[in-house]
Amino acid sequence: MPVESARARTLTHADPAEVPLQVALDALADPVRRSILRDLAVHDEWTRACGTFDLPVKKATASHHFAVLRSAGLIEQRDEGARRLNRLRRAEFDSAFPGLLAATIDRAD
Amino acid sequence: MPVESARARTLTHADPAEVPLQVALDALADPVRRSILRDLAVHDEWTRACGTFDLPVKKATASHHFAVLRSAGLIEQRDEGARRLNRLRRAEFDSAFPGLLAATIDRAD
DNA sequence: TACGCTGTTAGACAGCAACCGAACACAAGG
DNA sequence: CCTTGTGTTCGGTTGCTGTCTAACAGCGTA
Repeated sequence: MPVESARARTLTHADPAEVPLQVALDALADPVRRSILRDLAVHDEWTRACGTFDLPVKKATASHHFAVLRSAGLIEQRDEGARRLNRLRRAEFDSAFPGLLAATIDRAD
Repeated sequence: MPVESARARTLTHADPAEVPLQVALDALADPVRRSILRDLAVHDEWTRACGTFDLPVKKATASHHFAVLRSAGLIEQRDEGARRLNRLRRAEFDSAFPGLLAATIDRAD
């Protein structure tokens, strides 16, 4: 059976259906986070590791943003070796907040 | 011709089409402001003065929130005597940010 | 075991936005 | 003119969040 790595064990994901609207909006109201989401939206799932995003902040700050997106139910993360791959939870999030994601990222800032 | 009152002359409205997404999201990300918008959404236009909203903040703060909504292109205001009446700019805002308003206020927090 | 790479955590700091009381501005009506 | 009602502006406080550096933790590999 697949053995869960030590890092993966501390990775907690929020269920989009349980996320308060306030949390979702706060997550979407930051330009760096929207940039991450747009990036994920145009690439295949599980192809982008955290470090591969071109962001205007240091990696500690980026790590913080990924954590916010995770606890808002917007992304899912999975470890592959030392890298942490990302996936946009489009269907799940859409089902909890119909139209919100599209209205937010299908558009320039 | 209709003479504009002294107060009305200082009332500036933002064109929703010119509003940056960041400004729109910041405006929608506050619970007090969403409460105002939901209230406007279920009442006839120009029927609600600022003071008629049941808000958990003092009037100075409420005044601030109305100003934010105005500069985000979400509401229009018009003076009627000493009172300032409000209208939700649903069509204009929807045209600039399709689906965003509905996704935000057609739902409990 | 040692190294390099990726990402997280801890601690500190700065800026901003929500909030309030007080003072002010304007309108309506006695 | 004075009073009352409505809303705005000003100054100040406070709490939160985005940011950074530094240190740390896992993972893969030589």
